[in-house]
Amino acid sequence: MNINDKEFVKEVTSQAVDFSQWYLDIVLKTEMMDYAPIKGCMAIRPYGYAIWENIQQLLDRRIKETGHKNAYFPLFIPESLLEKEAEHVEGFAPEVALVTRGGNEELAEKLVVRPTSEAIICEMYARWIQSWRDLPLLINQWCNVVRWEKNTRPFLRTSEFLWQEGHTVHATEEEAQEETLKMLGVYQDLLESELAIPVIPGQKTEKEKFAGALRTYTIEALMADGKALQAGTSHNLGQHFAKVFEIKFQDKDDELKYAWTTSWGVSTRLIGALIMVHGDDRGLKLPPRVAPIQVVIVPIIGKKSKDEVLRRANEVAAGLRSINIRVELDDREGYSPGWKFNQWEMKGVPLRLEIGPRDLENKGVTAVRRDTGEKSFLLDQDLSAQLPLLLQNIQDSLFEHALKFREQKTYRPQDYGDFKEALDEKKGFMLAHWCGDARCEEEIKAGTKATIRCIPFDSDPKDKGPCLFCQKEGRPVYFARSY
RNA sequence: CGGGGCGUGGCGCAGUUUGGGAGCGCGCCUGGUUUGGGACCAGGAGGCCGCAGGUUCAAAUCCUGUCGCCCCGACCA
Repeated sequence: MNINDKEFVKEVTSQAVDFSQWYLDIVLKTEMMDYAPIKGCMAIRPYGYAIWENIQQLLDRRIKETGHKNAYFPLFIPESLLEKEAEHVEGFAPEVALVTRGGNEELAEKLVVRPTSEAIICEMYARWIQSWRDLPLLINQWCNVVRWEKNTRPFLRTSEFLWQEGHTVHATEEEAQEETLKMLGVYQDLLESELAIPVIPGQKTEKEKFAGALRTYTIEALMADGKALQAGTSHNLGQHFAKVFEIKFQDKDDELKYAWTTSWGVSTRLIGALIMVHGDDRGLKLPPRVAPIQVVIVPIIGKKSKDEVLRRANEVAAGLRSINIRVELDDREGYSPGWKFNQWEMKGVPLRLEIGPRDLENKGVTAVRRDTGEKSFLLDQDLSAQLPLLLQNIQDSLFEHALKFREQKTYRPQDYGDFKEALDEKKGFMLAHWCGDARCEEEIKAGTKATIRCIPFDSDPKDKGPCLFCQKEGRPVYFARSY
């Protein structure tokens, strides 16, 4: 039997049996999170939080490199502020948590727990901006937000979640648009080069756009069960918020003008994406760039060789640390090597090194990849040169694997019947023409539960065809059932 | 908010039909033997059976209510 076919992890439901249960088993058993005693809320445990910290670090660097600064705004938003932008309040009202009391007193004005911070931030921006010289204003904040969700799932949709939200102000529409697309590009780069998740960037339809936005852009990823996940969004807010919050500036031509704002965010949902894009029946498969532990060393301790093996294992660990590899030496006693192998595979550690008497004799270590199960023997003298390459190789092949999967799962249905059949039987993305009419979009959703994930940027302008629903001429868009 | 399911040591469950000892497996603790794909032996700790009422000589079990969680749908990062 091939090692990959053996059922090592008995506690985890198979993806094929019940994908949703598989997901829940994984997040609990790898100790990424635990349910908290509040509906829809979770405790993010150290192993899950370490992934978030890695994502934060990789993204924060990019946010700063593109000229943004971090700041922090209040958790509470006076209800009247949230209500200023009509579409915005309509979009978020059903899911806000309200604070009505402070201490022993009823509040004169109720406070919304931020579901997103446009309102409070724009309120502050109006005070800070007077001249074109104050622009662009480029700020990001890392924080938690609360949305009272009816249907929650760990990491994918929780009542409270962690994210970053960038909020920028510009003098011109063109600049705001450029910013909106630039940050979408940053997200795409983050996902593809760090999380090894290929995404489709594009624009959201009117129906799917952010409440209060002029235009919303998105990166869409495909999960292993064929459902799409919105992994990040970037909004051109036009002058909607500037007008209601009075963000005005005096331009070079002396005229007082309303500014243009944008906002963009990604959340802890990305952790859910990592799990569902790369994971398999044996557990997580973490890309080395975000894995809390990149290399785990499992010493094979025999009675006679114990001291020698442990000494060598410690040496190897120290050597890897010195070249900035995140390494863990699992020298726990009382667990057999086989048990540890399974444990660390479930936790998705990209590479395992086994060091036992045989390896000592051969002056090397045995390396086993989590993604392919491939075993190799590395000489001690080659370790510091080989391991970074091996990790990069794993990173690349995870991305390639996910990309190939997405390509195989992207169909071009001929007609509506074909579309419905493919959705049910093959799942995945359906690239089909759409006339642009919201009514067709609505009908398709009602009939199939599939939504337009995005209008992709990269489609050929000459690619025209009959709308999936009404047959009028349209352009290609991605449909899918989604999380 | 609709439909379904579940609440019994840390986890997974049996026991509830037909009321009367709170049990099993895993995990945990101690000691010993082990260690190249989830080791073994011996001893041990741990639960007012989600909560509140009620029926009864007696309730995990029957009745009423209530709370929570999970899954699937309608709405959303």
